[in-house]
Amino acid sequence: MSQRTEGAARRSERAQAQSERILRAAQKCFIEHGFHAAGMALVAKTAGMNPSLIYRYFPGKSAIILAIVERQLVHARASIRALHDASDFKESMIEAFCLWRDADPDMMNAALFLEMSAEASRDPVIAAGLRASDQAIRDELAAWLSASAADGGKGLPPELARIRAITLQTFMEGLAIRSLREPDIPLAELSATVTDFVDRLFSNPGLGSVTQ
Amino acid sequence: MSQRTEGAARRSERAQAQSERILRAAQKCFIEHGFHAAGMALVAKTAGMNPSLIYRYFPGKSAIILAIVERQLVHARASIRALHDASDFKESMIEAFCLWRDADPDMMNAALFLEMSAEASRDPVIAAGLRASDQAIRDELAAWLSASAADGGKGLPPELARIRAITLQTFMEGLAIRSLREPDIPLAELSATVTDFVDRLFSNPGLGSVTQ
Amino acid sequence: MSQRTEGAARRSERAQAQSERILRAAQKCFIEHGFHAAGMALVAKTAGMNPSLIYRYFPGKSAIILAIVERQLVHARASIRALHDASDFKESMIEAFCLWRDADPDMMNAALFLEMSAEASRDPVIAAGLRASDQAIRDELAAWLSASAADGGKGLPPELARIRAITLQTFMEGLAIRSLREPDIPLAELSATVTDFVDRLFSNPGLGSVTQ
Amino acid sequence: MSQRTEGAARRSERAQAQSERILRAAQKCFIEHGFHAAGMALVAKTAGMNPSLIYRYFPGKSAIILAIVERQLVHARASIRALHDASDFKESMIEAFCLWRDADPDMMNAALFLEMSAEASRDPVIAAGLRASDQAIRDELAAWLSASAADGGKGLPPELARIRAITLQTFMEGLAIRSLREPDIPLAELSATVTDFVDRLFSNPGLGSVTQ
DNA sequence: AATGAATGAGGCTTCATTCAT
DNA sequence: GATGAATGAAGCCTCATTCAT
Repeated sequence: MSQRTEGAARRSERAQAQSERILRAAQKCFIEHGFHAAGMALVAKTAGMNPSLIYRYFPGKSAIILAIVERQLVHARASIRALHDASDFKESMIEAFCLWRDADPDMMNAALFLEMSAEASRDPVIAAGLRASDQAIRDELAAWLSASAADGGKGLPPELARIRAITLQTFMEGLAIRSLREPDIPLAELSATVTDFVDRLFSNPGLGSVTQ
Repeated sequence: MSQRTEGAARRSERAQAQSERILRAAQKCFIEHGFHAAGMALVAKTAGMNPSLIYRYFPGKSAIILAIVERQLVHARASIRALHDASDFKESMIEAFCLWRDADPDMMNAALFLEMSAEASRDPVIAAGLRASDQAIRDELAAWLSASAADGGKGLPPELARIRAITLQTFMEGLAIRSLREPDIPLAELSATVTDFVDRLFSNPGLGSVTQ
Repeated sequence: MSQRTEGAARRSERAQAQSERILRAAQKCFIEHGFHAAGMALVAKTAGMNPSLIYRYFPGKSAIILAIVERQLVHARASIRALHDASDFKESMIEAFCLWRDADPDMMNAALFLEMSAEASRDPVIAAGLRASDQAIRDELAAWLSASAADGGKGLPPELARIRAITLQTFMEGLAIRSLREPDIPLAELSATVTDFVDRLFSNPGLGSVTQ
Repeated sequence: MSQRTEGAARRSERAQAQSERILRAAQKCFIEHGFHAAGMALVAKTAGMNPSLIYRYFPGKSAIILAIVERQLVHARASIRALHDASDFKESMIEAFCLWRDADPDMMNAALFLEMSAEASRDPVIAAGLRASDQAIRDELAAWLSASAADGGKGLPPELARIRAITLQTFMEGLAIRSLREPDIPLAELSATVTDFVDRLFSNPGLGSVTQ
């Protein structure tokens, strides 16, 4: 590796580290104040750097918003994957709610998720990103649902699998809203709800009972 | 009616008409740009009036936001009521989705709904309003689910009714998000999803075990 | 008196009453908030009338300020006259301080007095008014000081009387400032100060001791 | 001095210079228009800078007003100190009057002094500042008056010294008002007044009885 | 790479005033 | 004589961004 290349690499490393610092700070601020109410000055202070410096790594605020959105999509996908990798499906969904609620400022976050979704109706770039991500998630979910039980799937016929994937997605997104509007709902009640929902969705009437 | 009284009545009429004009304009702007990104100047221009005039009818921007939020809550309640007044439950839910999506700028609106929900995690006044409304909706829903079939209800035992009310609420809110992130989803697919979901939720098998 | 004239007279009466109402309200507001910080709306509300109505009686805010200034000048002259009509000169001066301080919203008022004086350095109309009033006061004061004791005066030679009039005026105006900056000064201390001041000013060294 | 330190020092210098520029401009504007009538835009233009820039150096308008007030208090204290450091007391008081009148836009200013005093009856922060400053001035004055003649003092007994300090303060403040209301008073007349006043105040006859 | 200084557009709101009735 | 509606200018202040170093 030539010195020059090495230098470039090192610079690139640093650049990425800085970008990360900025994004983490931005995410925290956006969660706490919303995209528009959080100012660049606050983001910079949260990241422990000078506002001007941010412009070395991002062309502007909306670029940061976009990056945050993409980050969230990655998290979302990971969270879905965790869902069907889990041994206990129901518990895993309840955990998902807790994840929504407890706002690890570096993970998926419900407030951010909602604001992103609302923004999709205004910014076509964001809309496209979300749509793509949603499709990917749904495909993954459907694949899992239609896979044979031997492969860790639920053995649903493909068409139904697709439908159920939508149902699952919709319900989980609904949980995001619940986590914001009712942050102090008793976990027992929520747990009962999820259990009932999953039971009904994957039980007897012929189509393969999958509970547990 | 004395002249004075008539005058007062007319004044009141006008005041209410103006307030309405402002709220409609504000709602439009908030849908298109979000609570914080929409400025008072834009709202005024949309309402076709001078910005200062708005302050004769509202003490400030946040009062307008609050009024819009409350309006939405009223619509939400109405929409739920329509749900269980309908002869066909499934179709009614699909219509609800269309309502979410088609954004009559004077009715319930998905983007607004999401932004409200996100804002609840920051503004305690809004949070309280949403919580109260949600509780009312849920009670109404549960009452309906636990009413006897003769009374147009679903005859569920009260505990289960409550759980299912949460499920329904969550799912419908999830539909709001779907309507924003996938506004062009084929209606057939959505229809199949809702049908499946409702069938599963309200089919015979022992009424479903409320585990845990 | 013809009907017409009588009507005019009655109208004029009413007009004057309204003007008075406005001026009293304005004075109260100006004392509490200052000339510029008190708005026409507040004045109107204080007067119990509609803001627009004020413009029937005054061409604008500055006209009201001017009227208030003139009112104050009348009060000032009255207050000075009270000074040398009083049997006990010292006590009368102490009372003057209390008058400054206790802000009868319809009499002379220290805050107003200062604001007027400051305004004189900006508005030539006000400046002229104040100067004229000050001259009149001083002439009156000097006349009293140079009048023979038989006439209730102090019997000072005219030149000295003029000088002493300035001194008195200056000292009393100083009291206005003290009353604002030290509203809770012990009355005993103030009393001692005034007594000493008057004693020194009108005592032995030949020029006619006048104390008490 | 390291580069960093040097940088910091230079920055600090600049910051202070800018603050000074703002304060000088603000003082000029406040003198010319009053605290409330002078807008930030005018201050900025007078200082030759962008209005927003002011907020890098002051958190808001009232902070500037406060800074100006404190500045004036410092000047006031200096002016009093000059009074009793002077060899000729009377002349020094006359000079003080000229100082009041001639409005060096960077020194003590009568209009500002009055407006400050009036504002004290409304803003408790300003009130506290003025009271503290007045007390300090009075203590200093009293100390001087009660010091022995050998120490350059007037040798008054402490109690009387305190009373006379109030008298002097009051009279000098009265001069401030005179300087505004009668800026073109003949200096001879004023000089005679001050001379007479001082002579009377500090002439022999038994030191004056402190009645009551 | 990083900083503090600077800017101009725009944020929300209040003002004194005029208009129509 | 009196009112509520309406207006445009101006109020203070914050924002995202760029500049010079």
